[in-house]
Amino acid sequence: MPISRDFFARPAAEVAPELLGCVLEHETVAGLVAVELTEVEAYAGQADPASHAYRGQTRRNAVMFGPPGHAYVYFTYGMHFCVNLVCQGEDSASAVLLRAGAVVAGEDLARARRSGRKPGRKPGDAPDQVRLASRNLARGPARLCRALDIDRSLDGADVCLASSPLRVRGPAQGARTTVRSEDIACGPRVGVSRGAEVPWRFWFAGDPTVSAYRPHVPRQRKLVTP
DNA sequence: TTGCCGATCTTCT
DNA sequence: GAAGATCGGCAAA
Repeated sequence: MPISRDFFARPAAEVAPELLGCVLEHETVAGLVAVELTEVEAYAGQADPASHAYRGQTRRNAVMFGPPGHAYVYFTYGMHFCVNLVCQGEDSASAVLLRAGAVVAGEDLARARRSGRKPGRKPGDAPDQVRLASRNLARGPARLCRALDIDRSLDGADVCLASSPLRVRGPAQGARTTVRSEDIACGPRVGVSRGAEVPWRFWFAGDPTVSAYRPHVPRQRKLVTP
């Protein structure tokens, strides 16, 4: 059974730490891949300068302004997808970004997706020789989406329905029978330039699948020499 | 192991 | 026109 919608109908900063240990599943014709969430970040909608919803509703972020328990999938840096779960009530536009997880089902399929043709790689280039370590399969928000084959077609998907291809279940049986608060660490969010002071990134302390923290660094423009 | 760099496109100024 | 909730490859240390 997926998590109830009431679970998500709360402030994102409250939902986020409780999502750790929950399992995100995506079922496709190729099979099922599931990850146990190990790292998340909360975004407080229009009140949060780091949120995509800060400047109001656009076509891209429209799902954030809808009911809780739905997936907000966005495309960024010209090649990556990231997935959020909408929280609180309608129009609050708050959400939790899923940053990393440990693959608990469909590892072979996840590895095949992650080892496939990469962005920027030309057809005909040599295929990957290295076998990805299990802990790296969903280590990072864009990698998590690639391992689960999540793209904009899943934008708005209801993760509270058992019949949905994308859904969230409670903590995995046996994996972490109890999630203890002392296992959860928090700190500033990754890669945000504004709103970096609030400790709304949550992760399992010491977990190898957690992505490395990187402070925001503005990109340098390419110099064009005449 | 760390750090730079390019890829590539949507959104906002 | 510029920046961005990123990643993987490669060079240097």
